[in-house]
Amino acid sequence: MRGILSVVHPRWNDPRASARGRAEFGGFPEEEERRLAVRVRFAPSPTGFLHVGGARTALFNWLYARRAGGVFLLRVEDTDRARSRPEHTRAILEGLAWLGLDVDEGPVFQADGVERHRRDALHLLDQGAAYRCFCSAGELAARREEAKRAGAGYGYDGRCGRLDPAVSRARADAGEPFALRVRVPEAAIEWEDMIHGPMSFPAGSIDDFIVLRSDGTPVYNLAVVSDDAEAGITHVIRGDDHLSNTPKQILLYRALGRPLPAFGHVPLILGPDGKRLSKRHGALSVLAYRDDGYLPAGMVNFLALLGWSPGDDREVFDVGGLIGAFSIGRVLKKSAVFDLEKLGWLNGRHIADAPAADLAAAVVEILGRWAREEGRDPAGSHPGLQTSPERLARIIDLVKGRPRTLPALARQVAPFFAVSVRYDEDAVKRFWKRPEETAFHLRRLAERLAGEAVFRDVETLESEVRGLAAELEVGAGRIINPLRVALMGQGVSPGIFEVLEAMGRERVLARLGAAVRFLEARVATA
RNA sequence: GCCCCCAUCGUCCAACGGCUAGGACACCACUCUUUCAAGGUGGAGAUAGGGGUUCGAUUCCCCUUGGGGGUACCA
Repeated sequence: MRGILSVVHPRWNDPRASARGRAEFGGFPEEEERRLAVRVRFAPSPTGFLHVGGARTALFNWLYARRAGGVFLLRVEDTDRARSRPEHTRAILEGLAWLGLDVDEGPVFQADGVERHRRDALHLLDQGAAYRCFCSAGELAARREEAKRAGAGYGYDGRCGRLDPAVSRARADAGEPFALRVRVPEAAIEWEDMIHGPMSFPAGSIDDFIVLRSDGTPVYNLAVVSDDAEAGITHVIRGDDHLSNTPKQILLYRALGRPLPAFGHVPLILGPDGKRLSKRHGALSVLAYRDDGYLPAGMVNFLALLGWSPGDDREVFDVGGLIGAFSIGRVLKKSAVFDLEKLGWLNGRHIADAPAADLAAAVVEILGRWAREEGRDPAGSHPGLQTSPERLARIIDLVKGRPRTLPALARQVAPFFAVSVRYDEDAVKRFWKRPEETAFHLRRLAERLAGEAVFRDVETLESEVRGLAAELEVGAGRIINPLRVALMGQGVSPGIFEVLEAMGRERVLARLGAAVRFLEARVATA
């Protein structure tokens, strides 16, 4: 598993970025020095896929690193042996890779550091910052239960901390099991959060907490601090849910004599019901969005705008633009609701902005998949799709302004290559209401268009269609809308004259013929 | 129970303590008499409540309410 993602990507190197970064880095005095060697990390546990909340945390870290020309490190927190799975690690790496969040160092695995964690815990004991606690888990649970019944909250009372050191040692030497607990000083703990500003936990609000279990395994808070210190992390940017871990970790940094990083706690992402995002809310994994046909650029743009804004009205950003505009100081304190509609809109903008060449492969893949799902030959059902890339590019450029997802794009491209189209039910109902009349119109149009040797000039095609409408004394829409259904099989398309031109004479005439036959069959059975 | 965090349109974001609280998504209407899932124009829509401080609070302070996180020999 080690080295799954050892690829080192070229560092982002915009000189402008670091020059502007100086002024916009959040405004804390020590910021100036720190930015010289920014090292941030994303530290997911491999207990599930990369969900959108984690992805955004990763993105903010990554943007911060790229903006500062720093290092983005990935650490997999796999110390929960029961729930950690290698395939989850894989999925997380895949998710990051899809989003384009290239990792500079790692992945490193937290489990590899247990010896160091243990050493650090013992060091704490030596320094007197921690003490042996002989209370068993069962006793603790019983006391907690009792306190709860009495209507009070329970915090560890520190009784083992008051043991005579000699007694403590003697009991340990006698083989009595113990955990290691940190002696929390009677003082408020404060720090300047990059996002929340001044933070303060009053003295007495934190109990003596365990750093090393009686089985010798380290507890999370210690492992994190040990790992972050070891890796030289300068800025810890993580979810809001870690806010109340921070004072404990600050204590550990101090006790261990390691330099304190800056902390920034980004708010959580909520579901549409205002509750913390969960499986009930549908797709959680970023890879599910990939599979639904969202672009990484769209997803990244959307995620970045969840809890952050550049401070002006800009909304559509490419990745480089985000790097240039990002500042941790502008990240909001309040949690944001995931809005699928806006993701769709943004993704549509990115599809419209994408070069056709970048979209082509996805279109080919999707149309091929659809063909296979229907038991057809992928190559045979869309001739030319793969063999004429210039034509495909031209078609994509023609249609890419409307769709919001890749499948929607493929659906617009399909009629230009398909041997035949299937008629969308709603479109038929709406635009082919009068089969007899429509069949007649389309037949007349086919005759007229057959007179054009080649479909080259959009204006000529337009005047043919409008000419027919005038001749038949009907509004142009009476011809155009049914024509759209005949050609596209759907009620949506680019401007119809562009469609005629792009589709070409032969295919247009064939499709008109098919539509006429379809409509006449309807008339006959009606 | 205790500790911490948070609070501007339905949603995402703006607003040195100072113009009629602005933009985007979604919604509605109109428009492009060529569709809409595209574009354009317009509309409706918010400072949670109550106290202060101030000439003046979205902005600063306090309380209430609501939401979230923590309070583990989970991460």
